[in-house]
Amino acid sequence: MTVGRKRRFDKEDVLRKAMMLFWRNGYTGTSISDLTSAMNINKPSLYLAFGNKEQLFNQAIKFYLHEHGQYHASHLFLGGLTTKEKIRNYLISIATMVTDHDLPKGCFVSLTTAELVGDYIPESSSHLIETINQQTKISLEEFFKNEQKDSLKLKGLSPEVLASYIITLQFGLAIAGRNGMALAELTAVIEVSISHLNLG
Amino acid sequence: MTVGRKRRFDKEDVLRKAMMLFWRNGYTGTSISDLTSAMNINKPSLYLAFGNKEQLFNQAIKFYLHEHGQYHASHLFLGGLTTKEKIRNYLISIATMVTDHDLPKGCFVSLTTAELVGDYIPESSSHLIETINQQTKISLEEFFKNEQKDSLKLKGLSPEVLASYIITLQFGLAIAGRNGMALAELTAVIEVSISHLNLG
DNA sequence: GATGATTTTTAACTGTCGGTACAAAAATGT
DNA sequence: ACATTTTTGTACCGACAGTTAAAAATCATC
Repeated sequence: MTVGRKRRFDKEDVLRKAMMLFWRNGYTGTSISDLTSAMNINKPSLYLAFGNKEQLFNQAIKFYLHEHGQYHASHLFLGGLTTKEKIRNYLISIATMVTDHDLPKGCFVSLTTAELVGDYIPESSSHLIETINQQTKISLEEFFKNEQKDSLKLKGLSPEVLASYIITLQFGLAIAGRNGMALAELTAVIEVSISHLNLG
Repeated sequence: MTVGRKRRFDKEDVLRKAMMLFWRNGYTGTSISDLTSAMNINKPSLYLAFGNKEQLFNQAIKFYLHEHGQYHASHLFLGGLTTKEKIRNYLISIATMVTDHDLPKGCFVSLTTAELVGDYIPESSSHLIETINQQTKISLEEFFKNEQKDSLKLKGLSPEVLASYIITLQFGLAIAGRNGMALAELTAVIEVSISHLNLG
């Protein structure tokens, strides 16, 4: 066993609260005091457990990724569905999240992408976000490559462009959700967006 | 004429510089000191000329609107073009702006929309942005209503949903531009997005 | 050239920012 | 019981946030 006094808070628990706050208010919009009072710990505990604001932010993003982010992609790899159905499920999954009343509105990664280029986002966080967005695009490209192999019905549209299209839609859904667009409206939008992915 | 000492800076000039900074770094990401040094004026001059940070921000948004924002809509009202061509020109116009190397990346209104809901954006600014987004949607709705009257080719897709679709795309283009997507890529995305607006 | 209106400058104010020093408290190993 | 290790609470640091008071500077007008 490790020696020394024991931490009296659950690390994952307070990290989730930090994620919620960053998600809601962004990097600069969230202060250390905001964080410590939401996490219900003192500053030295925060710094000891998570390093500093920059590192805590990065950990919050990673935590978001496998608690809310990566899940959506699973809809792309369920068998027995058409390409259109898979993409629909993928986008609906995202639209459902960005309008969830129990979560900050929007998609954390997309919102942080909107903060990019600005002068105040730490280098490491910028890099992390860019890597995530790149990875998402690569996954979508792979998806469309496989689908084309199977159905041969999307010719004329390259996997690269289709991937860019879907990721642009994702970004749009995130901001639309933040702007208060309802799930029903987003669902209708998704239906329009994928109607030309018809196989026939 | 007005009596008293004359202002030794051009109000529109320094407002443009303030707009650029807010555009690049957002509301919380921009400090009064950042502003005064970019505008090359002292703080009391700023407060005398523009009120306070909140009011300066609102004026920057309005300035953006008629210097970079409202222009795009003109593409919707040029005669002699198909619905698809008009929408293409509209979206290309936006994509060109959000990738312009001489401007902060992204669309100022969309980026501020991403900041909404957070706790730090002033009430008046939130209200202003929401009004702008509503107005954009209404304009698009009107556009599609007119187009349907003319061509009767978009039935099955209501003007409301089409408007939501286009504005979602706008948001997406803004964030994609901020993420560094090149104009050529965005152009290809636009082509995919509007391919089902075919009149045939 | 004095008067009054307006802007500029300098300097300060209060509050909060991200981050830390230090010692008391609580756990372990010997 | 005692030394060691780790976490906790308090109190503080210098820097900067947004905003303003006071006085000097500049203008049109009497």
